[in-house]
Amino acid sequence: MESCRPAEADEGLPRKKVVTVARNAASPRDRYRAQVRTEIKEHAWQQIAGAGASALSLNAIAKQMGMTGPALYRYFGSRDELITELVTDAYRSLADTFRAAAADGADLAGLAHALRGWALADPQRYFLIYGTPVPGYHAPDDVTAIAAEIMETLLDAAVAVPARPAGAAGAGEGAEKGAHERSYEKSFEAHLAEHRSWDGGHRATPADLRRALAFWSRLHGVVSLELAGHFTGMGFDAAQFFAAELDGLLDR
Amino acid sequence: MESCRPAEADEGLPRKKVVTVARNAASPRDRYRAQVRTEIKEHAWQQIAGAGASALSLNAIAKQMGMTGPALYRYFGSRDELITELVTDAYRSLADTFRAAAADGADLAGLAHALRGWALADPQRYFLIYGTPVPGYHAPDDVTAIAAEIMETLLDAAVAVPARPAGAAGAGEGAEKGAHERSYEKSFEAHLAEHRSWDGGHRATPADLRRALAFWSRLHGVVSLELAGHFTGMGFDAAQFFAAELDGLLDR
DNA sequence: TTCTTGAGTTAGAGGTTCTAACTGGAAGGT
DNA sequence: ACCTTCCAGTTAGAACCTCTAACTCAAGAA
Repeated sequence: MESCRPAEADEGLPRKKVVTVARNAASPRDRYRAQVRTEIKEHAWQQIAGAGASALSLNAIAKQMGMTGPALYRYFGSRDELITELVTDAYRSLADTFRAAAADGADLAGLAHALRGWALADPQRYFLIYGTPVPGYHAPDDVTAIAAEIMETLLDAAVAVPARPAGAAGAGEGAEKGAHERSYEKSFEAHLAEHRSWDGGHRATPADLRRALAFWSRLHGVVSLELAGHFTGMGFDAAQFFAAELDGLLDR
Repeated sequence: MESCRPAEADEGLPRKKVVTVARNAASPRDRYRAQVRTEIKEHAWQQIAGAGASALSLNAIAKQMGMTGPALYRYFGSRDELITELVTDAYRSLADTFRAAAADGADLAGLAHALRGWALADPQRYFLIYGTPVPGYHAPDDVTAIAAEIMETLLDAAVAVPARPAGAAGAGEGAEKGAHERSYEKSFEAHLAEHRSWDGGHRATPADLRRALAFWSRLHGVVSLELAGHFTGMGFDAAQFFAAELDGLLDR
């Protein structure tokens, strides 16, 4: 992702022969081609998991696959294009796990654990999305669409849970009323109410929007610090910190 | 930071002649050497700010300074060693701004704004510390010491503020009492009480520790997402989101 | 069967980090 | 004042990298 061109993302060279026999989706060559492409990506993921995305080498991948470097340029126009596709796949994977969790009836807590599990399964894949950005790089519309899809699942889960879990943990006495007021929340919600063009006309209330954003950023805070190893020197269990932050998020 | 050796961090080659005239700290050569070193680092920061740390090129720096590539190896043993030193400087810079803010009487909110200001001033510097980690890399004792120093100022500010700001925002009715209970906080604080070997015997209570950690991770969540541009598509003001998260952090 | 397509090859340009050997001037010791 | 040692910066080159151009040659299509 060094040179940062838009990266087209429409796989290597072959282009002209789009229509030959019209139908017939899988010619043997196409199948071979698709298989090699996925094999390249598998090796790429393996390399990324081992040494990070910046250390990804097309030459090394080619060598592992028993061919020479330039051969890969039949399948990906450049190193950046390959990485861009891996980024898109990472987004797709996260969106799918979110969707699957939601389909299984997961609430916000369920999504949270799905997120952490997904992140821990392959830290470098998480950082491919949420790690250090390349200054000039602008993600293709492809990934912004998937990012919106992820946000949508999050918003769905946010509206599903009652704004305050009915009486809450403390229960009983006093309860409701202004219950702590929280004017700053109201303030930011008012701001959100005026700047919610991005939510695709979702039925979420401004309070839901705020909670979804808080959910996202707080969990990202815990998870990214954990994955980056910033807690390793300290003796506590990151999972318990995560659980505490999550509970704090749901308790309101 | 590709190859990930410990990186020694004791500048280039010259080593034997440590004691010549015993005193006399600044020989003209030493001063020249120090000046060139800082000049190299200045160009490095400039490059990092422009294209990220992964795009940092010793050759390019040398060319900018009017010399050939290998000359820089008189000053830094390797590209990794230079980057490691930049990372250390970044930590040092953050620790200093924190210390300065605290010396100016800044409370937790003050530290929060100091952090965000520092991050916005040079996003890539922030990511040099909190961005994508290199898998095999282990930070030298140097930076872990500075990280501990940062945590210490944070803990100082955490103990300075009363556990609950006296009556809180809502004020008056009901107030205190179990005030929402928050058993999950207690739970994690109990865990922290048993795993606080890392805090250097700080006088902070487990509740202070928990709040310092929450402060750190939540603000990192907001700031890193903002710096990485994950909010750009959405129309809201990141500063207001930051303020809301900060207020939520202080209101308890 | 012939023709065309394209996967993979080698050659090479230009980039990188980094090592080795050399040069020349400045600093230090006598 | 001379001599010696040190060292900043040089060139040469090895070993990597991405990526282009031209060429094979086998497999699929006609």
